[in-house]
Formats: sequence, structure tokens, C-alpha cells
Amino acid sequence: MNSIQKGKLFKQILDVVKQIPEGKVTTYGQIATIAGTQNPRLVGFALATLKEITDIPWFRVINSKGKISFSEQSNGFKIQYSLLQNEGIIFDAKNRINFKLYGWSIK
DNA sequence: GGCTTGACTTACA
DNA sequence: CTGTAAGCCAAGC
Repeated sequence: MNSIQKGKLFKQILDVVKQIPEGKVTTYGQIATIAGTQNPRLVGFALATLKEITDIPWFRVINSKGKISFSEQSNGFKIQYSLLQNEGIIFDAKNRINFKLYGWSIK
């Protein structure tokens, strides 16, 4: 019996993100649904609490617009941008990711 | 112990 | 395409 401990949302979210394969991306809403929450903000919040050093591929998480959730002038944007490009993700002229091609779902 | 904020989403105008 | 509104959970103060 998997008596899941409380606070599982965080754990679930992180666990889901960890399962994202290389070269794939997914949205906050998708993770939220898979993790079992109705609040995509928790996904962002969960990732926001991570430290710079983590096993979580947080950079593979983008918003529904197919863009990085950080401002283009933010340092996080640059880091995520580089990491994604490093995995073969291509950005279009508007810095958007065609996540319909790279989209990933746990099933 | 209660209110505010947050790396968001979806729907409607 | 842009803008506004509601939903929902956890952490921080």
C-alpha cells in the first residue's frame, strides 16, 4: 500500500520532472496533471525552491506558450536556453520551442 | 495561524 | 494576436 506521505505534491512534481528524457520538454500544466495537482503554479514553485545544483532537469520545463518562463534578460533564461540547445532543442525566431515535436508525456 | 506571492493555465472578450 | 479573470497548493512572513 502506498501510503503516500503528505507533501507528496512536491515530491511527485520533482519525480515527474526527473523522468523527462533528454531532448524532450514538457509544460507546467502537463507536469501538474501527471503529478496529481490542479495547480501548475506548484510546479514552478517546486522548481523555484531547487538549488542550482540538483538532479532535476528543471530546464526541460517550459510554459504552455512553448517559451521559457524566465525573462529573456534573466540569467535563468540564458542558462535554460543553453542547456536546452545543448540537448538539441531548437528555438524559432521568437525564442519559442516547438514543444509539439519535443513534447513528452509520461504515458 | 492567516494573508500574500509565485519559474502557470485555461477561457473568454 | 493581446488583455482580464478565476482556479488552486505550498512556502514565507
